[in-house]
Amino acid sequence: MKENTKIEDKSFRGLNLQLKQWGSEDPLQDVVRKALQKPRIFKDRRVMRSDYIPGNLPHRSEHIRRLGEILSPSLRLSRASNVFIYGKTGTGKTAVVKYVFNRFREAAELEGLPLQFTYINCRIAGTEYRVLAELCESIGVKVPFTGLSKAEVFNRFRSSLREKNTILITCLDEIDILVKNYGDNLLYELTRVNESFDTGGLNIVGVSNDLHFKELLDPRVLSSLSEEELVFHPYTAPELVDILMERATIAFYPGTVPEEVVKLCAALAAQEHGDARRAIDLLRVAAEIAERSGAHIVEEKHVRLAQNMIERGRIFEALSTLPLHSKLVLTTLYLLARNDIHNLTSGPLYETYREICSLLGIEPLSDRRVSTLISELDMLGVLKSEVVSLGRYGRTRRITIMTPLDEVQQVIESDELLKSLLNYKPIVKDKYSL
DNA sequence: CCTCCACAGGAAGCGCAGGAGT
DNA sequence: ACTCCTGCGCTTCCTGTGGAGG
Repeated sequence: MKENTKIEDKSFRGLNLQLKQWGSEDPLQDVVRKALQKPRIFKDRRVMRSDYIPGNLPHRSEHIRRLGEILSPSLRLSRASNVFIYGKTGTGKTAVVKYVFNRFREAAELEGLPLQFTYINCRIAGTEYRVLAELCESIGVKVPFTGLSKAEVFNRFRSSLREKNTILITCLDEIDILVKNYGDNLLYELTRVNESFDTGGLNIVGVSNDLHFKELLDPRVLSSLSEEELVFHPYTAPELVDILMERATIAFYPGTVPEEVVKLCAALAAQEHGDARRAIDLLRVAAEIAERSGAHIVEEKHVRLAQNMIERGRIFEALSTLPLHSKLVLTTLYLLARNDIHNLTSGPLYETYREICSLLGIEPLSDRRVSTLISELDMLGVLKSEVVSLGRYGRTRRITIMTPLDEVQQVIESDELLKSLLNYKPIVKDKYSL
């Protein structure tokens, strides 16, 4: 026994033997070798990530200054105005707010001021309750995940804010989503928190992607929430070039990313309403593709590939994370479309959906529920549904799949359960032709 | 002009999960 | 142990409706 292990040990230690053992058939050899190689393009990958906050925000210094001015009374411990910030995605709203918060936080710590800053994304928080819970946690109040009434959480928040006698400056990002789903009650209550305070209190920086969001607000909420307003316009292509250049010089080795590649990324992103995040993603993915293929320089073709990949990746990601029954509806739609059944109305869709469910041994949802799922898929842009009247033949929705079929197929193939449906041919009773 | 189809989509409410307070 | 809370996914019930065909 002992001798045996010794021999094995030896053979493992022997470098030549080991190499022979794996030989050229080692499937990971190439991957390992490449991964161990010094990166030729990326110097600092973090800089190209979406959560990175640069030390310098090109073309936003005016916004930074304005926001700083508006919030500056807080540094003298008097309450600043609430601010409302509008602008489309990727226009630098979040970056500016976080940047200003960071600088103010440093200043407050240095001076020992009772100032606190918190950033809450309402879309990620999801519900009024969780927004409140995060507010509580930001001032060190532990709140259970569920179980308390909203009023109770709110009271805890208010009383401990008073107790601690601090000023809490909070950024509510994507605030429009909260209001669309739950109304403006929470905002109303939050704007009134200060009424019972002598010192300290709550300061709100509301951020919205939706420019028409204001119309949803009660005038009282609107007036106290948007004492000040900031509008972020989309970046132009030259501005995007500056932003990309700034990051590229930190993120990449010199000479690996030519200027025309940066310009291409900027131009492509500028076409889609000047979204800086997309421009940065595009450049990052292009560089990753270039590096993986062993190139020393990022080229235009890498950008084109990256654009394609990002687009496909987004669709795949969106579709493959759908809940089961939404996927079933999508699969139904796919199977019908593949068998040349277009101009589909809800009736036959419900019917085929139920058939598919019984094939898989799944209890189908009610038509009413499926109707809501269809609306959700419509909002996601996966399909288009349009209410039409067919006179004598009733009122229904005409449903068209908008996602390319091969991409839907990929999603179905990647799903263990749905995969088995790919060979199924649905039969639709042609009660009357459309 | 009236009827009536085949649904759309609003409202209400149910059961469950996951918790708090008493 | 019991009551109460909210969010979530869902069903049931219901009212509303544009326009082809009678």
